[in-house]
Amino acid sequence: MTLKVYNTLSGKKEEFETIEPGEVRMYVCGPTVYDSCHIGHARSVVFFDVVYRLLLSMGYRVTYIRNFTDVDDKIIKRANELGVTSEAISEKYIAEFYRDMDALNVKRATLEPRATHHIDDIIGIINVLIDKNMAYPVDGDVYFRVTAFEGYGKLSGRKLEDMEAGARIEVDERKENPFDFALWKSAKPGEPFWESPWGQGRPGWHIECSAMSWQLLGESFDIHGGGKDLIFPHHENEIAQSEAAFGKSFVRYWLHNGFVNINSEKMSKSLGNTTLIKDILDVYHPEAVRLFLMSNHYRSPIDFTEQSMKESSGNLDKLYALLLRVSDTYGNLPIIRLNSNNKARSGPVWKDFFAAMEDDFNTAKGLAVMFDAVRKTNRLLDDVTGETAFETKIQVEVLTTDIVKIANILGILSEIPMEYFERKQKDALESSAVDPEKIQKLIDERTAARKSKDFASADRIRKELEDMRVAIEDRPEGTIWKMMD
RNA sequence: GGCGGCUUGGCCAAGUGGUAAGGCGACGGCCUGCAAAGCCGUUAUUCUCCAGUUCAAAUCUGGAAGCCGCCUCCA
Repeated sequence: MTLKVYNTLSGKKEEFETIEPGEVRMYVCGPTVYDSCHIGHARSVVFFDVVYRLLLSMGYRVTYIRNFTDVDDKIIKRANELGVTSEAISEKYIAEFYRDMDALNVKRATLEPRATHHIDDIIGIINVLIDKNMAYPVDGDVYFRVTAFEGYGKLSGRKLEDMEAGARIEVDERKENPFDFALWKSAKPGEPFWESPWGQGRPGWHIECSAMSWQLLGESFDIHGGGKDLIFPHHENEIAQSEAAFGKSFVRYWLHNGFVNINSEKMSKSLGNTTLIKDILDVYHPEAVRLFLMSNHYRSPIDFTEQSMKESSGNLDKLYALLLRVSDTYGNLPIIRLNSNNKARSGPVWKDFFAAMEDDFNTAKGLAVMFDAVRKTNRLLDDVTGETAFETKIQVEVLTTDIVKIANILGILSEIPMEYFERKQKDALESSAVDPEKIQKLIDERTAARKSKDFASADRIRKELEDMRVAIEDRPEGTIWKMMD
């Protein structure tokens, strides 16, 4: 069993081998904190969260870095518009990022550095690059000399010559080459700045990641990730800076996730269809969002629609309903949860799931394995008889342990099933203005009618409840109800 | 103009040489007073099209069509 990952650098799936045995060093580009996070951020952050969880489950010691870009033109622009400091903007959106991602059950990274806390490291790298003649200062700016770095374009598969042909890039006369990019930008009036050998200014966008990864992970590390859009120019430029500065291979495996479309359309500010995480979480359970994000391969585009979210919500219900059913039947869910953390106790379902995940994080296939197991477990529970009870219990426990273990990797099923359904009901009630006491009264009436075999009345009451969007289920232990979606 | 990707049933989606996972939906059945939930069965002789390689292709090769992304801030 070996993990295989698709490496953007080679364009192939490769066997995953760490630089240091048993240890993974991973850096993922975090957000530029100038606005609220949207579902696209969620995809990237949740995907790498799953990668992180999987690596941990494989027994690796993982150092996971996810940065915040807290100095940038867009932040400055926003701050000026609102008449506040850049810092105020970045603090606000960092806080929002945590609120959104915590809600989505995303684990914190090992370290979550900010660009502004690493200005000295940034200046240090720029100095090295200038000394090596890979960069040049002009009027307080410093540019990277792309033609001096032989491998420029190797990540994105471009050649400088090809790009120049169709380039629509502003010509800056001070640059030696139009593709030279800023390592340091001189401060204009009203902009935040730091002192540097080239005067007051601030770092360019790409250099911070080279500086922080160097400081926190070293000159070479295992995984670098981010959205597909970062391949060029951001990651291409990071490679150029880091490899030029340190003369070593920068990153072994480059992982890039695909985009989220909204109703088959590219999500963009100009189309006005930017879908924010916080707005989605007003309507859908965070774990339903995770389930949705896992429903296709991370490198493919995924389409956010009401239908797909409803499906994911329904699937989440199905999973929690199974857990509830198991604990109602056996009352041993805490034991199962405990076992699910024990590596030695994994069954065949976990092995199938893991095999899918090992193949470049095939979560869609992994989900299929899990839903197969759900069906198997329900089938067993349907067929419980006195004779088979003990044997069934063991089989159910093995299956459920695997399901919970899988859920731990996907970052779902973190709630107590009973509480999940209670909260769901409470939320639905709040948005529907239906009186729960009235519901209970009607259910009691119906139960009485059923007892006296007055099924006409019973059905009439059920219809009445349905009109209130209340669905009922008659169970051996009594009638339960829930709000319809 | 340059680079890259995608096209699998009503919908979503796995599957990279050995005869089409899974989810949603629909239909039939079990269960139920009737339902719901759960379970069982049916739902792609076929994988955009054409040609080729092969004993064998959704999977490899060549070509065509359609869709999309990146090349500018962007997860």
